[in-house]
Amino acid sequence: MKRSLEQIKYEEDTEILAKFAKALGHPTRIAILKHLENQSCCFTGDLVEVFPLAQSTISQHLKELKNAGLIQGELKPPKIKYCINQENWNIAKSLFQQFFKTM
Amino acid sequence: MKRSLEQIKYEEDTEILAKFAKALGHPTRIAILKHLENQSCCFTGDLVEVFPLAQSTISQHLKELKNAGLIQGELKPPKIKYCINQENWNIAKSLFQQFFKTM
DNA sequence: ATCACTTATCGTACATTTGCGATAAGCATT
DNA sequence: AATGCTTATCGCAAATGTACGATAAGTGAT
Repeated sequence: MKRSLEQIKYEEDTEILAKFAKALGHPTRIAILKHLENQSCCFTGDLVEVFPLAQSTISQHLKELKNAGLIQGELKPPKIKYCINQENWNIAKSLFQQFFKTM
Repeated sequence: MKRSLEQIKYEEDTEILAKFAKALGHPTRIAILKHLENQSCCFTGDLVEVFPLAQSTISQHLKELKNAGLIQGELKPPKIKYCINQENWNIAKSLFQQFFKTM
């Protein structure tokens, strides 16, 4: 990609909100989060059975959600239990609220 | 991209929410929307002066926001006035609210 | 140390996104 | 119909995203 030499620097909140939105920008990831909300937590394997996607694909989506901070994994050998990251979830929630309430 | 033969079909709300989120998934587009919120409306040219991006790039971001339904353009020759699409904005707002409130 | 189970990562292929400059398109006025 | 202004679209290049199968990595039990 041809880019401007200097990287655009937006306000902190703008960057963070965009990061969260980007993570939510795929239906599979929305569905995973909805599933996590219902079950409160679940294992990777559970998701692989719910969605018609390869295990590696699910794992990749989980990784992106984790990178965005929306979920977190807890070791429950031999499995990994994924849950919503409540702290960041609340941050995202309030950022979106703030963003939408102005209109 | 190697894809499953059959396209995954998610719930309507999931697809729509992901579409909105995807449109919001870039800091420039968040910034554009925030700007529109403040000014209530503005022209493409205004944005080109605000952001250090080429006119074609701005136009492309506006196109995506328009495709997602978040904004709409009104002809004010020789300019085009862009505003938030209030109807869809409210839909997006309630979808995000609904999505986040469950936790 | 090996095995069994689960999940992450690697390598690949193709699609999409992001950005630019250049050019086309749309509209009002002359 | 020609001009001037504004915005959209095209064509290109590079980066990123999405999906898969194959393989590695991690952990507890044998």
